[in-house]
Amino acid sequence: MRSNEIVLSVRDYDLDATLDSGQVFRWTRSAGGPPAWTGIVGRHRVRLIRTENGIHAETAMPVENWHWLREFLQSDVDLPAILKTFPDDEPMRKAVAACHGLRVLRQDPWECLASFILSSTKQIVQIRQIVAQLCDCFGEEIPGGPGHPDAARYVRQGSPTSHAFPSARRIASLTEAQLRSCKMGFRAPNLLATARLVADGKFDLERLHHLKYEDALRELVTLPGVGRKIADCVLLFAYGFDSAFPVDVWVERALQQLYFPKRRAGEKRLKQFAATHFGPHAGYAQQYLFHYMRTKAKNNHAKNAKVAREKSQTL
DNA sequence: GTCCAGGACCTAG
DNA sequence: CTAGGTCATGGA
Repeated sequence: MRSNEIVLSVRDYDLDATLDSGQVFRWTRSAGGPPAWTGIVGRHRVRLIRTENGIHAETAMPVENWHWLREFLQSDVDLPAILKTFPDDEPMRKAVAACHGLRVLRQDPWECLASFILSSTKQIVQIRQIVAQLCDCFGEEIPGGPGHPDAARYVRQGSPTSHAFPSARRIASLTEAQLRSCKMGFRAPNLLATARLVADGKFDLERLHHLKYEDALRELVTLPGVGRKIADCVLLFAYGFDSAFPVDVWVERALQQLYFPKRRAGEKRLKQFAATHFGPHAGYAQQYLFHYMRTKAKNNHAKNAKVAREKSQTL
């Protein structure tokens, strides 16, 4: 039965934490009104609202089968069972307590790969800007976007974009200058070269689904602009390899401060620790550490700003 | 103006 | 194996 809305029953699911934890870069929270998230999954434009017993989803165009959304949100995953596999230590307890309901999504491999090629040494806000420009300039218009009769409510909600993520074939057809116009800088040649390999069939993203983690990793890092960290992000966020443990500057800081507070642990030591300490769902643990560190830093900034304001008031 | 950002890659020690 | 420079761009 075709419908343009559905309620997915879920527990322990924090949409805010999940959609704003640096896994995905195209989701926006509506300003004012009930907290709603608008984004694009494949060629579906969808609005999500957390309700008491689940997630209410609404699309502009009627949908026959909602599997794509369950898959993306991983709404059938038993989160408590995963949390039980985390090491029972102080840092993980704090991270879990601070990020209740944080999930790991399951993204389209190409969109995830391309997005993270664009992510290197960029703040998340900037990654969002680059990806938005890339999609608005070169992505296909999605039915139900602004311009479509049913889209009025989405436009009113301030949804930002109406384009699908551009395919590898589309990006492969562009010039480096066109890509650089999206402000991606030195990442442009990497994205272009990788897009060409994928578009030409010289690199098969689908095949990775059938490989073991180590083999899929070895394949991914052969792509230009893809090193260990970005490969692990793609393996975790798009292929569901829960043992992938991406180490960026935030996670490295987390490991350093939380687990080796005394003396600086060598990079080799940290890698060894990360690979063995966090269990079969290490990728989830990593995402909790990452979001925990980021929200803690954000809170500190806000607190410091407040203290500064009060001080300047009293003087 | 300075520092830094979900790095990759190349070179030298 | 580790350290350092380079790449582009803009937020804080």
